[in-house]
Amino acid sequence: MPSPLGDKIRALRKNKRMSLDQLADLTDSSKSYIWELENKDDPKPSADKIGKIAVALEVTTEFLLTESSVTPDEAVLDEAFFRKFKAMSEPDKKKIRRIIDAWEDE
Amino acid sequence: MPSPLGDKIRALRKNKRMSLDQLADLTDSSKSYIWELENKDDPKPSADKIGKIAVALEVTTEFLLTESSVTPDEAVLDEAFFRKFKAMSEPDKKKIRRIIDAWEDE
DNA sequence: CGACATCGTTCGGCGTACCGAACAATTCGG
DNA sequence: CCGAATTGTTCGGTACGCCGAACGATGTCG
Repeated sequence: MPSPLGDKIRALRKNKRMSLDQLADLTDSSKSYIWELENKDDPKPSADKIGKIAVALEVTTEFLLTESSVTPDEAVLDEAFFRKFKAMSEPDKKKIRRIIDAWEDE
Repeated sequence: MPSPLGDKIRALRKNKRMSLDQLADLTDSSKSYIWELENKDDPKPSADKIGKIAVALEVTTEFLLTESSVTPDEAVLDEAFFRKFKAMSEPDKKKIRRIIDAWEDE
């Protein structure tokens, strides 16, 4: 019944040995709501709350929200690719972006 | 009366020559709601909506929520591109990597 | 064991995020 | 210029994010 988001919040919170109350205080929330985020079926918090929770738990909002279903090996390759890409000139990057966009119409 | 978030969404949307309807479709929203985000006083969208809007407009959620300029800088575009790349299938990624590698022998 | 503190859980209700459908404005081919 | 798309705006209603306060569990110290 809990969601991936809920699992991450609970894991990070317990890892920091925080109570629901403490995390609630840090995030301008109620502890009942933090509990809901951790245990309810498919929580859809506001961007505002997620931002504050990410700060309190010292992670990025991306990490909290994305499924992270990529295998580690693949993630390493992705990072390597990203480094190369960032090193390119802006006009070249623009061309690459166009290629990727065209890709999506199989 | 509009908010910084609203200004960014409108600027990015028009830059891509999208209508409210088109952006709404891409983000599982209604056009009336997109209009509210762009024009209302202090919109507080869900993390879900902001995430989808960021993908559709090819920027990061960080940029939408925190940054002050309405035009994303190169780093933001890079991150958005990287997110798209990561979502692709591994065979497709392999092809893209080849393209990038070939690029480097000007 | 009992009393007190601290943590987690439940629940009723208020406010608002978000919607659909109708209306107003703008664009554009004939 | 006229209609018909296409875009943007307004508005009433509904679902649910988020809350406070009460309740149950668990632990700790005498």
